[in-house]
Amino acid sequence: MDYICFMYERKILPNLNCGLDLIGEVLYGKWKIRLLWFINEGHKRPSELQRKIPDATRRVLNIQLNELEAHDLVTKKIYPVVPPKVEYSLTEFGKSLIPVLSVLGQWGDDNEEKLRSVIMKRLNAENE
Amino acid sequence: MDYICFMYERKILPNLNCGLDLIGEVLYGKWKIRLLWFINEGHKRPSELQRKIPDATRRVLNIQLNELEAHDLVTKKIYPVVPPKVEYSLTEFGKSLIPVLSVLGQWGDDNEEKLRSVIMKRLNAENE
DNA sequence: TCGAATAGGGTTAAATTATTCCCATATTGC
DNA sequence: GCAATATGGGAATAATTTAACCCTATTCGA
Repeated sequence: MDYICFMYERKILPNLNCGLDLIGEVLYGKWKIRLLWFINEGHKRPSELQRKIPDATRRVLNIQLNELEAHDLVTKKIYPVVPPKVEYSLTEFGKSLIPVLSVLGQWGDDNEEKLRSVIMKRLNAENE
Repeated sequence: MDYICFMYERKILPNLNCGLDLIGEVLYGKWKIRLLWFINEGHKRPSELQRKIPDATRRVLNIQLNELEAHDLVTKKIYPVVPPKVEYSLTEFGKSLIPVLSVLGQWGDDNEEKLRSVIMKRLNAENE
């Protein structure tokens, strides 16, 4: 049966030519890097993550957590208790990504002023 | 006058809380990392870049190059000749990003097999 | 004179991602 | 019994990003 269960079926396949494409594919997603970061910091439960990232809806966080899990960057442990308790952890694969994210974040921190400036300038230009 | 000239006016403002958000904002765009990479490698002219990235249309490349320029990561030099000649170069700011992209790409290369595997697995799951 | 090469913008359509709202479960405390 | 807690999925819609297609301009070479 070809019932897609409302999961989106991609029509354009991703490019996977080089390392940069590959890492882009698993990190592309508005909240993924933050999720990995906060999980690494020890905020493992969905409700905690939600509190750390209040701008995202619970729904998107779930979806992106599912993707991270499908890409084997995090594992999900469900405790059979009520009310339910769930904990995400980084896999070894996920952990190996943390130093990379550190480098990214460091460059962002080092250039914070400049970045804010150019981003705001462009935003204002867009909206006139 | 509030004529938007068909540039999209954002309704949801980006998050700019930390370094990771900031760098994400300037690198978010399907072809931007590749553009920076190839420009750094010396492929400066739009037609060269187009040949290096045949999957993107000329249009998107132009748009993303404009954004990179607006974010002061690249500069554009127009030679007053016919047929027109244009060259993009990294700014100092753009150059400072290259080591960061190297780290990303390196991780991607180091984990190529694994990444291909998890990405393909997920794609297949999506499309059933 | 026609076609290729070079560069780039306007407009619309499609694809993708994110938001919103609603529903369901089961226990604890009031 | 009812609200709160904790987790998560379905469906529809909004927002955003990319793709597709068309048009402009000039010069060189066949």
